[in-house]
Amino acid sequence: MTDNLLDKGYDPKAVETRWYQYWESENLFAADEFSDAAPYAIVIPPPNVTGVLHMGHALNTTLQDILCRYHRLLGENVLWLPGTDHAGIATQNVVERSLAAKGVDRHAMGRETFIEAVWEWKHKYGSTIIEQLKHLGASCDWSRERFTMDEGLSRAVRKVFVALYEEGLIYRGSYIINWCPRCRTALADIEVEHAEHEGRLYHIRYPYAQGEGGPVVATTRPETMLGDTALAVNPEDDRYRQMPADHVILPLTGRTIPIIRDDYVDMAFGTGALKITPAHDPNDFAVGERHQLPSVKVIGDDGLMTVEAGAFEGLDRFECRKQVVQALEKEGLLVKIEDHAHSIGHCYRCQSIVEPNLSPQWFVKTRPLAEKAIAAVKSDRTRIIPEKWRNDYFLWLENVRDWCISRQIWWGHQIPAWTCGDCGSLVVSEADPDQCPECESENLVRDSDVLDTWFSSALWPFSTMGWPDKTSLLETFYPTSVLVTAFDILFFWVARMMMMGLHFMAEVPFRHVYIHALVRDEDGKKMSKSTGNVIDPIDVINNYGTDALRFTLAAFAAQGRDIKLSEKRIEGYRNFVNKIWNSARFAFMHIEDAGTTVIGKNLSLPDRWILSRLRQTTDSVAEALDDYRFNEAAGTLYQFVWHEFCDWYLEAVKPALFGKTDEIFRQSGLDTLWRVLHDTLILLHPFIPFVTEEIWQKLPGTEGSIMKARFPGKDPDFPAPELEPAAEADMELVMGIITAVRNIRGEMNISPSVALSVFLGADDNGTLEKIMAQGDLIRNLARIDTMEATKSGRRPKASATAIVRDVSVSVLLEGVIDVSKESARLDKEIAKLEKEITMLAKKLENDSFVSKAPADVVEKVRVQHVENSEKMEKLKKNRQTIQELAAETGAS
RNA sequence: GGGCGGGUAGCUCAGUUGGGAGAGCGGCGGCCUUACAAGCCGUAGGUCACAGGUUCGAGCCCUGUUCCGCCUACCA
Repeated sequence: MTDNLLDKGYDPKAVETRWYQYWESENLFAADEFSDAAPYAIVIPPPNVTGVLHMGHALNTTLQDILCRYHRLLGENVLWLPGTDHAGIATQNVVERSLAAKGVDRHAMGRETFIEAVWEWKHKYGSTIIEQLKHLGASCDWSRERFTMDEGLSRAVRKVFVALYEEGLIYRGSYIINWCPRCRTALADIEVEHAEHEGRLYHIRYPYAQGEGGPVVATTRPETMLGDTALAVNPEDDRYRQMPADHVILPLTGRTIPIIRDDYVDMAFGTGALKITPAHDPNDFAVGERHQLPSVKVIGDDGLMTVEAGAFEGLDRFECRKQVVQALEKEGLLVKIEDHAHSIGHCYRCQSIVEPNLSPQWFVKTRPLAEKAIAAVKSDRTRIIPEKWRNDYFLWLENVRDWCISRQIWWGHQIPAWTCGDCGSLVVSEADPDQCPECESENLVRDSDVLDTWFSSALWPFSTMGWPDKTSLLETFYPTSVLVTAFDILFFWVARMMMMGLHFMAEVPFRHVYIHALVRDEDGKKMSKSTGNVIDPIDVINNYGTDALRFTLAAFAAQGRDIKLSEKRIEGYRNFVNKIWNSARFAFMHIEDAGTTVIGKNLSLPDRWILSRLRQTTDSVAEALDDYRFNEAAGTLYQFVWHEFCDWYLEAVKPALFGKTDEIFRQSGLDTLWRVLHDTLILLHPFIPFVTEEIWQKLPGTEGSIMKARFPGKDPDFPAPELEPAAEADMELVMGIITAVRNIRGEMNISPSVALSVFLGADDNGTLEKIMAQGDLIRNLARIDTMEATKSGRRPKASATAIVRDVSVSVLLEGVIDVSKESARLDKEIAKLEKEITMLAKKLENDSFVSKAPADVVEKVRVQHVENSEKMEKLKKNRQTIQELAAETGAS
């Protein structure tokens, strides 16, 4: 026994922090910007600095880490660039709330002091999520960590803003935008979340300015009528061709507004008459522009009615609705109220109902940028995986509208624009200007707005690498290899990075975009704190270990499908990690030195088999990872480690290791065991870095971290073993025989402690030799006392028999014969086989199958039919024997 | 309104050019066999949502129906 025995169970806690610190102290995560090795780069989707790790982060991080660790094993120069996002609105909300708890209001403290407070908060709590990523084992190059409000990134933001402004791609203007009255800021279109709402449709009569009656309009938002500046009908609408007046009186205000004709109005909806409120509806705004209508803003930025609302001034917008309806009813102008389901926009940060509002804002003219972004994906310079997301990407970019980038908050990149207090000219400049370039006045007032957070994240792939400076980091690692993210920020972030990257770097930001699933709960619901269905990854790590969590996420990460996470599955993969641990524990009871090469050695059949399987597994894992099929790679490894290596190989090699066979096989067993363990640890390492490092460090013949190892086949000292189909076939026969005996034992209720007598029969001499060569193995794993293999297939009548390929396996049922049981067992087997034979025969009798199907398919069916028929014959003979026996014993 | 994805074993899900339906968990039966009871051995269970079509052959391709989920849209 060696002194490197492992404990009986794997304890993740004791291991994880130790190795993470070791990797960091050994600088193993560091990228080399001057290396000649093939570069591999990923920029992390920067989590919000206010963020707390959730399952989405855990999945996203795990997948990136798998890729990075895999590519390091391939010998590539890997950069995984981490960082956080300043998350303007979210962060401001968080800090505001914490200040409010102390009774402080940000307006009272002023902008500068508030921003200082946010920075203070950032320094105190901003690294929470970074620390959590480290718990996950993320092998980011932390020396290059960035923050979107860093000096360097801010410089990039400013340069980009000025450049786009000068190119005419950024402009300022008064338009209808989405306004969050709670956050008191404008929002971009995609920052509004729509939700179905049970609302009402109010029918209101607008009396003609002269004459009787008046058209009836239908609206879901009666409070906005106070800001109406016209009533519109479709010019084709016969109902409104003849009217007694061309103006109506706007109820509750007494204002006279014109009746206009515009074919935007849908004759089929409601009454065909539409109220026009240019200041509070994007469509009405467009109509207003066409007809030169004035805009009357009746809802203020605070969500309260303005002075323009007359008697309703100061009311909350929802209270105002009630009172307007009451007032209309009183005046007899409310015709009817209908139920009406429609969708309402909510702020994606605070869920308040968004108010379409007229307001001066900054916009990016998106179309020209979008065209380049579309072309890059169409031409495959960037590949989106899985491909189905390409369409969403195209559809969004093709219909994209200008991007409102100004936010009326304090935390963020302040817009580098100044207005001259004297001549009124607008100055946009990278450097803070001292005086107005037009009139030389020093009376310059800076725009108080900041930029949309996504404006700075759009630059992330190159701003983090030092742009606008020409850095060696950019030189080496841009474009990055892949972006790993979830689809929910495909538009927010991915599309915008594409636009900015192409525009400013003249090259795509990433070769691949891998879009992974969203993590949901067991019922398929999105995990959220408000519904209380979150599984906290940190809890999982504490209960099951990081490796178990990571392997679970990888195993679930099938392309194009959401992940419904259940704790049961995590438990299962925790067991898998433990299984690996124990297989190593067993190995270390025998291995004392580094294994020597297994190539060209005299090896046992199980040795050759497991090495061939190892080779197959290695190839499959590499192929799956190259294609981002993480679940397949994980599944392949699980199957190989547990069911091939542990269940079969370790059991098969035990006699050799315990010295019960030729010494040569003890040696080959040790070499094979070492080699398989060695390579398997490397294959597993990207998925479960901690346990593999822990075992690796104790494996004789290894030096330093497993992170420095080479993927199997990439290390000249260890050429990959070859595939050996013949060895695999032979081993499969042996395993089949063993399983057949175990099956009989189980079906016949024979205790595992009872050793059996088994008679094997085969017609083919070669088969017979193969079986006899593996006699010890079969005896050992099937718990057989005496075993006889003959060509004649001699066997006692009182036996239970199974057929494995062309071998009959008979277990002597001495004293414990249950004839009826064996008869029933055979009946079941025969019935099953009968079905298969019938199906195969049907195919072969079908002329069009034989003539039209490919020859190899037909041949395969033919062979199967022959084999099954032979098997059937043997089974039937066995049944006859057992029935005769039943007759005899019944007679005696 | 438009678009997309899904409906496969009791549960959660795989199934990559169409060629005899799989895994994990759970169930059942048996085992403390000298790495592991977080384990070992064996076993049951499915008209692949429904209806058509293409094909020698369909879980996979086409059409329709239905249920669920998501994205998207300015019909008041």
